Amino acid sequence: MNELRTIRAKSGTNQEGTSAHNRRVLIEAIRLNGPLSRADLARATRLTKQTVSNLIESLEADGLVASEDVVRGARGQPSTPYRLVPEGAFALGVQIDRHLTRVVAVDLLGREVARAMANLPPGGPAEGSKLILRLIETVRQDLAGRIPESAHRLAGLGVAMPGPFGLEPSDDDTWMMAQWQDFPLVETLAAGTGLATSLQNDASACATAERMNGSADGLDHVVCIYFGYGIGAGLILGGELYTGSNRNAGEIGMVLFSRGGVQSPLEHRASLASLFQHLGLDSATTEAYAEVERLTLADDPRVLEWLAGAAADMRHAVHMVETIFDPETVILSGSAPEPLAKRLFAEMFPLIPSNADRQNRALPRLQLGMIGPWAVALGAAAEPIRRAFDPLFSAILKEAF
Amino acid sequence: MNELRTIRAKSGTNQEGTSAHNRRVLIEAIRLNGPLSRADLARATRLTKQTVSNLIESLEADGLVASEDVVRGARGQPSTPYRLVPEGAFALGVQIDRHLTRVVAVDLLGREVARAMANLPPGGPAEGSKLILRLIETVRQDLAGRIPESAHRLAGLGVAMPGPFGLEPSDDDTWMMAQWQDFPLVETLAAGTGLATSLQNDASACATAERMNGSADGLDHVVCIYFGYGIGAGLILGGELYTGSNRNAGEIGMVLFSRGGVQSPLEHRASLASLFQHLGLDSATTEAYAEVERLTLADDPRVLEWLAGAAADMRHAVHMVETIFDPETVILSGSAPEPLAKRLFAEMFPLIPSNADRQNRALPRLQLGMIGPWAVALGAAAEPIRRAFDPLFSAILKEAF
DNA sequence: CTTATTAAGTCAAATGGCTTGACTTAAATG
DNA sequence: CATTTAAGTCAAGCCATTTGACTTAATAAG
Repeated sequence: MNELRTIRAKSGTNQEGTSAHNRRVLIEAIRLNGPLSRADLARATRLTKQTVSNLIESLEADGLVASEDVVRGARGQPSTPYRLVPEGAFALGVQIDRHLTRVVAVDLLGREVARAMANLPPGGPAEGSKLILRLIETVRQDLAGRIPESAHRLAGLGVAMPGPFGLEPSDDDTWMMAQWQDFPLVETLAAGTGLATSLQNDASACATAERMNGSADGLDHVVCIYFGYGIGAGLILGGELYTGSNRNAGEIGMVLFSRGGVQSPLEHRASLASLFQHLGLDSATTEAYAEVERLTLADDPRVLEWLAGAAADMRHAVHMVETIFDPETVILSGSAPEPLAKRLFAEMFPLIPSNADRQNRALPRLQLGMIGPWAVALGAAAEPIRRAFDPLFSAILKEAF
Repeated sequence: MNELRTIRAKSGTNQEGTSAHNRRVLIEAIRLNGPLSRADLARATRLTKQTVSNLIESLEADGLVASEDVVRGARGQPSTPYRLVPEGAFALGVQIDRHLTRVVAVDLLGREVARAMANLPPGGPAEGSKLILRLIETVRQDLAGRIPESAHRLAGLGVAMPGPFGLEPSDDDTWMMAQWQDFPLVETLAAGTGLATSLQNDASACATAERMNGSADGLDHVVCIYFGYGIGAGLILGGELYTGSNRNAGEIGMVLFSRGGVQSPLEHRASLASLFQHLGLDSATTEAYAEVERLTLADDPRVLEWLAGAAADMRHAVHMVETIFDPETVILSGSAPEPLAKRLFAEMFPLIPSNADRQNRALPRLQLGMIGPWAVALGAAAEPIRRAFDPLFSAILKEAF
């Protein structure tokens, strides 16, 4: 029956799914807690000692974990802690920004192992993707030169670029990114590298970076506000990155805010782009970036003026995401010059009272995250690692055909 | 080692988890698609025919599914479709509102089987919870009278009330709900009924109802705007209800909106409470509710005035949640008088252009959902069903001690 | 110094849910 | 009436986890 009708259903699972999940749970537990013995792991995951032993043995054979020195000092047989082996897996990440691109390689711990960067050439994505493929090759060879076995351990390629995705270009798009939206980027890079390739927006990548190595380590409910050329939010909800039905979740830059009776998207008032415009700088050249840093450190009055306004809007943005997401904490991160980011962060206090004001908070309402130009590329690279080694619902399911 | 240190880790799983997941996947597939044969189920879930046969056999033995008439008409052996048995499971739901409480029993399909309602007595939650327990008993006996075996098939008790939860009461709280917040409601009702009891806010319950029997059937990314005495949003993200780190996610009523240079929470301008105030009605009595319905049908100018303003704010709210969540659709639901809700819905068009404007949309950007006074209670009752029978990540994990 | 206690980790058999491939059943097609 | 197609069963096998007894090795107690 129903030969042509598509039946909506989730996928089932089997013992492979069980085992895959348990392996991921062990890896995540070690990542979050540091070296753990098999007995520790068994208690923490509610698996039996024997199961943990079996899994650790296979993880060790795969080069993902290694034993450390035996720990004595308590009653009973001394325990053997296991740690993650950073060289157990690698992944590549690409950030595509308005005028430049960055490529990094990271290890299993999400730490940078190699990097490359270049300005995007004229000629749009057709030319740009060729350059990116060359950069990827450079990074790959750099990586292989230092760690020969890494070639067999590449988990994939993560790509991050500004969103939103899949929309008709608006006249508002001053960034010349529209042409990249139509280009079959994932397919081109996957074909050119032979790696499993995924795409996300820069704010999501930033959140992934924060979760891997930053302020969101081990947290399950985090909003990471990405402050860069534009502004967006990376969402970690229920322990997983949330990207919405079309990868456009978290685009808070396009939410309409009011200030002084004027309504406009947040991005027009709180973003590097808005600051460049306020200062009359040519947008998003590396010189403009350096100039902003200089002016900030010099307490330039135009910067201060902008800061006061942007901080006011950012306070509202924090209030909004706290109210809507009820996160454990909000992180201000991004790729702004660090002095500017710190200044903006400081100006945002006191925060607007919100639902997040509760006694017994474990974490501050707002924290400063990894700020710096490489945050997005690092997050992009961390994505394949996360997808391959974090416990995810999708990971237990049987694969699509 | 680490005797006292708590180790953060997710729980592992085993074959029981596998089986539990697969059973849930089958149940959900039949709920979403209608009766399906074993062969259909095997294809849709990627399980083997044999596994599906085994699971269907056990589901049939548990009284959750039943075979229908054999279907002929195609080549090959005729297939035997299986449907859900509504009497396979029941659950109870309680809505606690400002001045009244509703209790319903629903079946496996989330359909109402019994109901009761009463005004909350003076004396706060101590007295109120006694009344609620009596109402629950009434509904339970009503249910047992009609379907004797239902007593053994109660999946649990879901409770819904206005949020936010766990905050210090503000002077803004005109609803006398604060005392309910401090009261150990879940514990009291669980002890009084012997049922597994859970608590959520009314907007979440409304979203659950929409997913079970309304406009969100089978969708994985939905924002359900609950318009009632207050206003909130129920969030279905990635196929699961999202409630945040403290069950306060989706409280869009507390987001600050600007209109005419004045900034105030959305709830103060778009909610039944705001309309009652605008009309000078005593808040939230049943008479006020009927009066609003009458005035709406009479095109009372004060109602029209309120509608114009509320619709403007609601348009912004829709724009905001679309931008932030990137849902498949937004649903306007709630417990307002139906004529008012329909009027408000109509006034919200045209919507503000947003990221959600894309060609090839499968669904409208905004839909009207189940509107009516029983929506929240039905959603509250559907929650235990959902938790027991929907495929959830948490369902595969080993239980906590 | 000896024994008791505690705890980590292994061994080997058992359990149980899914898989496999051959088989049966039963209808439509030509 | 033989062929084709498809649903569904049967029985053996696979494999990850479980179980309980056992080994190892440390500290604590007397």
